Amino acid sequence: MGEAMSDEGERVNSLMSLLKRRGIIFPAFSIHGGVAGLFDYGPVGGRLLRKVQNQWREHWLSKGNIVEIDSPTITPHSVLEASGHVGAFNDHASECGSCNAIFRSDHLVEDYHSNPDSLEGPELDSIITSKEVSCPTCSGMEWLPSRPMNLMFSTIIGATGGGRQAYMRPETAQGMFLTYPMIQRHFRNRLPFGAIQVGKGYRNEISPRQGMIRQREFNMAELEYFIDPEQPPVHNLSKWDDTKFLLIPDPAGKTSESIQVTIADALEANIVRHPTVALFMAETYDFLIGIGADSSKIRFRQHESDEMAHYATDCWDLEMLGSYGWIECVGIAHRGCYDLGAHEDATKSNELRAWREFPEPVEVDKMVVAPIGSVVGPTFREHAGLVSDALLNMKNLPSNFPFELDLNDGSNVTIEEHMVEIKQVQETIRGEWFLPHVVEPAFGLDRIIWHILDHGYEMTEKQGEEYLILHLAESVAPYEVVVLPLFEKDGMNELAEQIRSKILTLRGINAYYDGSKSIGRRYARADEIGVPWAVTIDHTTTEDGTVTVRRRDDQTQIRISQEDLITHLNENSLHSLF
RNA sequence: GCGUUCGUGAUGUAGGGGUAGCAUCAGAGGUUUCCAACCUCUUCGCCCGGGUUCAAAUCCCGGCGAGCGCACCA
Repeated sequence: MGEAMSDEGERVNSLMSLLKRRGIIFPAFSIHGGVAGLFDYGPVGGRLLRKVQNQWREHWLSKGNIVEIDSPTITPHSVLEASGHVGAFNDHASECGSCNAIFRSDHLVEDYHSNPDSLEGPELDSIITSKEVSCPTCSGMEWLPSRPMNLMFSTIIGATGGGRQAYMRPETAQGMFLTYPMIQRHFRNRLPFGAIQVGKGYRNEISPRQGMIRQREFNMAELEYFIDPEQPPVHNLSKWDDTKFLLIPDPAGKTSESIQVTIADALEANIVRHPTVALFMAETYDFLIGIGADSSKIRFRQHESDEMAHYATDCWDLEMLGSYGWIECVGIAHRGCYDLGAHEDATKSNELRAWREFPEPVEVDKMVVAPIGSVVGPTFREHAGLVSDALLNMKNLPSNFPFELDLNDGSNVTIEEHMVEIKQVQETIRGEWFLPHVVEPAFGLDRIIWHILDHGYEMTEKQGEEYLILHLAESVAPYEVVVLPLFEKDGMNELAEQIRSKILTLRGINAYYDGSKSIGRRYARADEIGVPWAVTIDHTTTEDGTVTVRRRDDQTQIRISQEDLITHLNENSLHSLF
């Protein structure tokens, strides 16, 4: 047997067994032996996930210039090649034949090649052999041939063979980039705007660990917010003037200690380098507090320069503290124009740009060398088009005739005076096309859910017995209320059923009835799955219609009329009565 | 992927070649005037596959899964 388990380890075990026992979250496919890294949300957890997703949606949609889309999870090879995922997720691994340690092959050869990431397996192997790279662990040189480790789930589109290579998406973001033309049209071309997507992402992890922290299929929620880089949005951050955020700035920068600052000050000091990144950090914080995260267990860590993805110019992880330590739960990245540019390059599409109107149209008078079609055409025949283009693009007017003109295809022709007309044209340039920049907050919802469960999990005692309470925020609690007859007799059970039915007609309110066993046990069952309110029907209810309302977090009770109960439940204002 | 410890009802555990036991939970009934009370009854289990054996939950091998360490985690 191992040594005594740490407190955190026991806490994880205890919480996990509660989650399993009460149908919140549990390993998937367990009667078939289970699959590592895949989880079910059960009858209670399903609504928890849905409420977190909906809170997230509402949080961003309420900004007014953000829309929701939904894209396929099956994604063709070319999309992920353009986005850089095929390269990034196709690393090779080399195993040491004597000690079995595994390393990324490109890391082993990085001293011998300028761009090892681009190499194929055989090239990597030949460098490892010829340069006599030794194993960092045991110094041996008995390398097994490198193997590709593709972290994307591979699939084929089409059932009959010869289909198209595809992958399960490793992130939802590509959906927003690829539908950018429709999103832009929807917003009638006016930046800034954003699009969100909530859905599954997939990563074929080598070795999933730490429960739900590293899964193979996981719930993501991402926002892509498109902005004009030359007109950086100005955001009002005063809403957070009283909130100090815990930041750990890039150690390569000026400050490397963790600091407590307001978001406005962090932006002012250029610790956070972009106003929209700053805004989204604060908005993300608000979202997490709104679903019940503990504010003292949230911090932001800036990526070090060499850790930052190659396209990002500023990147912050939001980390949450739980039984596994500080875990990255949200990434907020300024991605520049990398993604739209990458798809533009790959497809030659011209639809991924935005139009920037100049404040004043620019009037340009210029002299041009205009080809005379009736001469140029017959003279140059199939080359006439190239000749015309080259003439119109001449930077300087010809000083004399005839002259040699270089064409785009590398050849050149002789232009004589009678072929062209030199004239003045007036051009009005009203604006220009550009690639919008993107700021992306990307949320790992399962990790966030794990942490709000962890933050809300209280192991306490009642009369010497272990007592478990899940302090879930009302905004995410799977059941908002439970209705309990004190006893299932004297009409109390019928009354309780009636009240429950009435509550169920309220929009967004979920209630269940529980009449079995003692009242204390039923409160305990409700506390375990985080039901914030318990309504109890007793003998007084049968006389005057009032009910008692019990608050989970401190187990205090008040007595109110059924009408007040319905009103306050509907307005989410039961708190105000305590 | 390597090493290691382990896998017994829904949960937590005991046992260890021949009827698998306990506690909690859950269901039914009774009792009970607000915080896991009590009584009666009930459901549910040795991860999967192969081997050894008269007999395997137990021993052996393999798989799957979990924890820990190493590695991996753009």
